[in-house]
Amino acid sequence: MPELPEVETTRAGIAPHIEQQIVSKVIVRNPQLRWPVPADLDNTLRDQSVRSLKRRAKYLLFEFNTGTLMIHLGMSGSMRINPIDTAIGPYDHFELQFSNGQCLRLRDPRRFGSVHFDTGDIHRHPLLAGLGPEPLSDAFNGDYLFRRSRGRRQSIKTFIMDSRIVVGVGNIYASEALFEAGIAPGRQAGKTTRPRYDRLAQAIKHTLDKAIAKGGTTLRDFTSYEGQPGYFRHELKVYDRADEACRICGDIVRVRRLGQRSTYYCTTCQH
DNA sequence: AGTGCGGCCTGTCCGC
DNA sequence: TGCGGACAGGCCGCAC
Repeated sequence: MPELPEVETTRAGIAPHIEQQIVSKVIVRNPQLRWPVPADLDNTLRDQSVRSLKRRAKYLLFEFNTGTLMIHLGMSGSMRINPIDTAIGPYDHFELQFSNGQCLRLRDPRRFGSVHFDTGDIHRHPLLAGLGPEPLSDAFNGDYLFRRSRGRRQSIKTFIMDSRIVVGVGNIYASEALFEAGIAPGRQAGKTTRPRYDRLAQAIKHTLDKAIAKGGTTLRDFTSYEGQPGYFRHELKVYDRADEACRICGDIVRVRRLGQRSTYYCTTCQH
């Protein structure tokens, strides 16, 4: 489910509800997520206040005085703020309860998400240490993509979806950004020119910015912290539009598999 | 070293 | 109506 815009929408939505709030209880209903949820989180976090909620890549980082709680939403995860007595759903695996009577719940049907706690420098965590730059940062630009792509034979779409190259570009926004940049997704990354990478870097930033402004993309079940869907779905130019008319040229939107992922594109608008 | 693939899970949809 | 298979917004870990 969530790509960077959905995670950022989640972060911005829940941050005001939990920052400076004091944890009164931690409940792990099902510890079997992608990795086992740490067993002693209630002891670790009880009576601690959330200093801030940040994001790195698609990880949410809850900063406490004693360490960082790190949560990934996987494919189907979402978070909600509710009163503590709100009915529990079958996929509500994890929650933080706060002394103000509210709680933060992680719902994740497929359980590809994960919950971690680390007392050290979180950016040195094994899952974060090797990640590429944030796509919305100045470190990410056409020059960077051009340099990193030299010698690579893979398609440009799988290249920009590699989190060691750049984080946060998932299957929806990879297709959308390549469309906006006018670049065919199957083009070889290592043979793509510098001007094309300039366009692509800008298109990635622009696409992600627009999606964040719309609250992300809801295809099936993504909802914000208050249960609202994201409205960027209506802005999608190619993703999930196979056999429909290209919004620019009217040609038919195609779909193919690249790196085991459905890839949508227009052969007239993209080369 | 770069690349491709299997697998982790559950739900949904489609064709037979 | 039931059932098998494909597919779904992610991504680690392992082969080659």
